[in-house]
Amino acid sequence: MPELPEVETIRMGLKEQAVNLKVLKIDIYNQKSFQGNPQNFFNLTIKDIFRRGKMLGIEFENDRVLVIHLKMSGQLIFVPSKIKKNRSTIYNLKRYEALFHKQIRVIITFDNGSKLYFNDQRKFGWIREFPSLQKAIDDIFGNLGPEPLEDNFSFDDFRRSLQKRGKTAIKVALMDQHLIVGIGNIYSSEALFLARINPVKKIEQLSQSEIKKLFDSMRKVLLMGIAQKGASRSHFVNERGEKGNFLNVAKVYNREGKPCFTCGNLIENIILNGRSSFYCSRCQM
DNA sequence: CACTTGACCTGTCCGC
DNA sequence: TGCGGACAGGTCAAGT
Repeated sequence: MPELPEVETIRMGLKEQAVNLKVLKIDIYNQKSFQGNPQNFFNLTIKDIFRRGKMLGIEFENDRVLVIHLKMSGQLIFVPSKIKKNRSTIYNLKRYEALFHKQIRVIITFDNGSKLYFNDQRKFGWIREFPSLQKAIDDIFGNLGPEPLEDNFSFDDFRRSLQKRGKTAIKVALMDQHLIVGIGNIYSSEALFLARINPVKKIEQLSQSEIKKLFDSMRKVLLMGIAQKGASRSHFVNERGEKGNFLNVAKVYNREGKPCFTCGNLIENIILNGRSSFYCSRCQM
């Protein structure tokens, strides 16, 4: 499911609720979903929740780390020990477990009775243990591109990143996590629409001003995604089980055959790198 | 080097 | 109602 805005939405919500909780046990219902030794986390307290690209990290007091990748259908749902009744929140644990039992892969139970559920219909996602943050950086974070929303990420960084791949279609490059992290199929389409750039255009064909426009558009749609609490096409929910609203404001994604909001032309869908790519052929040249 | 395809999985939706 | 195929916020590896 999730791209940067979805993972960031979960990170913020989880950070509020899970920091300082102590692990009582970790139950694993699908072996491939948890890579590591669950015993190693007994009695450890959560120190921080962080994000790197589309991955989420849980940092414990002894510096041990759990890294989580939700891939296409992963969900992380936090159910507090004492739950206020709220229509949009999952408040009945038994009902919740009955409803989602087929998709629950891992449950982390904390010593105050609250639980963190890792659900994953397609089983592509994973939770992986690292003895330290440094080890996670060495093994999986190190060869990722820069964070597009960091203050120190400049237009020059962006331009240099892209120019390594002149022959590549811009949409494919935007989604390449080695060049820049966090952008997937939804936000790449939206950023290119805002920048009025055709998704198949090669990087070497882009003008300086187009790259600048794309730099701004990319950050704008990611921030919009966070403001809308993510995009929920099918699976995405935040840590409280609530859907995001980004697709209500999306301009092209999943709008094939519908009129472009700018020019009225019908939105088209082409397959690029095996992925649906939505765009307006009149606005995006 | 750049692009395509298949693999990993389960579930839903649509047309016949 | 059933059956088959297409498709789904991601990423790898292998083949062309």
